[in-house]
Amino acid sequence: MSSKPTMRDVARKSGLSIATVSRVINFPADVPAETAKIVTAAMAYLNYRPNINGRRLKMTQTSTIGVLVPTLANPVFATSVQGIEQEANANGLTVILTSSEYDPEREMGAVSTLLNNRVDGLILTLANADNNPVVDLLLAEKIPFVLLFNQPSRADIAAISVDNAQSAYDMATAMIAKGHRSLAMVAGQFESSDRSRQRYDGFCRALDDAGIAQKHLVQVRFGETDLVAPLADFLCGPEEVTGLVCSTDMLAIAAISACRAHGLSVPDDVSVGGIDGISVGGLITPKLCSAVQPTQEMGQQALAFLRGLIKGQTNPQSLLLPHHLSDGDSIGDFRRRSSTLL
Amino acid sequence: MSSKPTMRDVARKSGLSIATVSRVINFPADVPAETAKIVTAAMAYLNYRPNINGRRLKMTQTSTIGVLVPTLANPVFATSVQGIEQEANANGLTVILTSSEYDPEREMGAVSTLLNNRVDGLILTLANADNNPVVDLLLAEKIPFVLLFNQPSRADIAAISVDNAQSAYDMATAMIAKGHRSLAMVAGQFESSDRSRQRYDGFCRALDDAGIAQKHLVQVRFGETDLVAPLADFLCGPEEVTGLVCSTDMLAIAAISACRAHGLSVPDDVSVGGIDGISVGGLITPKLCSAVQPTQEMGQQALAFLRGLIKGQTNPQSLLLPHHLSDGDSIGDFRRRSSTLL
DNA sequence: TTGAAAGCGATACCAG
DNA sequence: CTGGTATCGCTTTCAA
Repeated sequence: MSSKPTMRDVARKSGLSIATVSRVINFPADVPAETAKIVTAAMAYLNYRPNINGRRLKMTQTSTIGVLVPTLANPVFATSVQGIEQEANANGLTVILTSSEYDPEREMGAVSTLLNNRVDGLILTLANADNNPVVDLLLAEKIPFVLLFNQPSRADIAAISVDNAQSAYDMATAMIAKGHRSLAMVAGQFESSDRSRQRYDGFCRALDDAGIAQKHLVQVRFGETDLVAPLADFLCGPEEVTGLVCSTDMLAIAAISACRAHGLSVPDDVSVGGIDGISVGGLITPKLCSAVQPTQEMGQQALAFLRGLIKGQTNPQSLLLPHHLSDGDSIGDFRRRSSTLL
Repeated sequence: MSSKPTMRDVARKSGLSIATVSRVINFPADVPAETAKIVTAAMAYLNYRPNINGRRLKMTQTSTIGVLVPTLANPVFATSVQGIEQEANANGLTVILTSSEYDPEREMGAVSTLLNNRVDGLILTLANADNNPVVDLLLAEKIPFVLLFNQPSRADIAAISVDNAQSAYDMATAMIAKGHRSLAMVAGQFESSDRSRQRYDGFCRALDDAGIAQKHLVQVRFGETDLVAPLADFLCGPEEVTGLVCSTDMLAIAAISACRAHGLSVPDDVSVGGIDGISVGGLITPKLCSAVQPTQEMGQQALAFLRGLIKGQTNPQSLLLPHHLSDGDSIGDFRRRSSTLL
C-alpha cells in the first residue's frame, strides 16, 4: 500500500493476468478494447506508473542515451544539448547528462557512468577526439556514439562538426584581404580543446600563405573571461596587432570587452573574428561578417544520426557542416539567438 | 560471450559466489583483501561493468535525480543545470534531463517520464509554481522536489529563488530616483513564466509608490529576440519612455540592440535594467548597476537542498536569496561570466 | 568469511 | 484472446 503499485497490483485489481496488463501497455492493438478499458481503469485507479527499470533490465534496448559535454556554462554546448533533448523527447528517449568540466581526466569516469546505465548510445564532445581512450573503449565495445563539435582525423568515426582549420583559415584570409598584416589568435588551451588547436593550425596556414611570418597566439585558460591583461601586449603594447581571430564566439565577446577596456573602438581600431561550431564570423572593418550554424540543430542532427547507428541502418561517418563568411554582426547574431526568456 | 558479462560471470571466473562479488563492489571492507583481489582481477579480465538497472530494480533508492527546465537555450537555466550536474557528480548521482520548451502542457509529461524512472527527487523550473498539477502530484506522491527560480506563494514548498517582485520594485525605484518618470517593462509571457508576472507586479508597485500612473508593458513571446518592432512605440513613437525595466538579462540584451537599432545610445538616451534569477541589474544613466547571483551556485544549492529532503533531514522550505543593486555593467558582467571556451 | 536463494518489476515465450 | 512462468542483473537476508 505504502509502496508503489506494480503490474501485479493492476492485474489483481482488474482480475486479469500480468501478461495481459503488459500487453495493453505495449501492444494495445493485440487486446480487445473491452479488456483494455478494464485494465486502463485499474491503472488509473491505482495510480499505476510503469517502473522503467524493470523493463530496462529485461530488454536489451534501454531507450536511454548518454550525453557528455565539457560544460553547460558555454551556450554553444547548452543549446546543442537542448537540441538533443528535444529530439530525444520526440522519440521517447531518455537523456542522461554528464559533463567533464573541460578536464580530459574526467571523461572516462563520466562515460563509465553512462555505460553502467546501459545507454543505447552516446553523444560526446571530447577534449581530444584523436588518441582518446574513451573512443577506443567505445569502439572496442561496439557502443554506438557520435562526436559533436569534435573533428577526428579518422573518417570512420561518427562526428558532426564544421571544418575547424578551414574556417579559421578562411577568416584569417578574409582579414588579410582587408589589409591586416598583423594578426593574433585568441584560443583556448589545446589540451582541453582540439577545436582550438585545429583552428590555430588553420590560422597559421593562412598567414603562411600570405607570407606573414609573425604569428601571435594568446591562450586562455578555461573559465578565464577577463582578457584585458592577456591582450595588453597586443592591443597597446609592443606587439601591436590590428586584428584578432578568436577561437570561439565567447572568446570574441571577451576580446571585444578587452579592446574597449584598452580604449580601442571595435571594429574601427581593431578587428575581431570569432569561430564557433555554430558560426564562423569575423568583425571585419568596417562591417562585421558572420554565418551562423545553429547548434541546436546540430544537436538534433547528432541524435538523429545516433538513432540510425543504433538501429544499424547507418555507418559511422564524419560529417562536416559547411561554414560561410558573410556580412552581418556575428556577435550580435549570437546574442540575439541566445536571447530567450527566463 | 557476445553479451555483456554479469556478476554471475565474474563469480564463475573467480571461483567465488555472486554474493561475494556483490560484496567487494558494495562493501569492500567486509571482504578480505585477498578475496577482493581475486574478484577485482576477474572483473578486470572480463571487462565487467555493473548493470545499474539491476541494482535500481532491487534497491529503493535509484541514486538518480530528475531535472526539468524550460530550455537550455537560456544560459540562466543552462548554468544552473551545470551546477546541478557538478554537485550530482560529486555525490555519485545520475542526472536525467528534460525540458518543457516553456510549454506548461509539457511539464506533466516530462515529470511522468522522470517518475517512471523512479528518480529519488526532482529539481524543477515550472511555468507557474502556484496551482500547478505537477506540484500537486509530487506533493501527493510524497516525492522530494525543489523548485528553482520559481517563487511559490506557499511557504512549505521547497524553492530557491530571488524575490522577484521586490527586485523589480527596487530596480524601478532606483531608476525613478535617477529622474525617470516614464518607464516601460519588457517581460516574457505570464503564462509561461510566473517570474515575469511577479516582476511586473513589483514594477507596478514601484510606480504606484512614486505616483506614476502610466505603466507600460511589452510582452514578448518565448524565442522572440528581435525587439525592434515591439519597442518602436516606446523608443521613438508616441509613448516615448526614458527607461526600460526588463524581466531578464537576455531580454535586456535584446532591448539594448533594439535601442541601438532605433538610433538611441544606451545608456544616454535610454536606460535599460535587466532582472534575473542571477542578477538584478539596471543600466542607469550614466552608470550601469547590477548584482550577480551565480546561477551555477543556485543549481548546486538546489541539489544540496534536495539531498537533504531525500534523506529526510530537511523540511521543504522556500528560500529567498538576497538581491542587490550595485554599480557595474550588468550586461557586461553577464557576458563575461558566460564567456568560456568551446 | 562465504554461499544459496528469494525477490525487485517488467517482458515475452509458449500453452491453453 | 489470455495466463503461467522463466528470465533480466543485482542486493540482501539467513545459514553454514
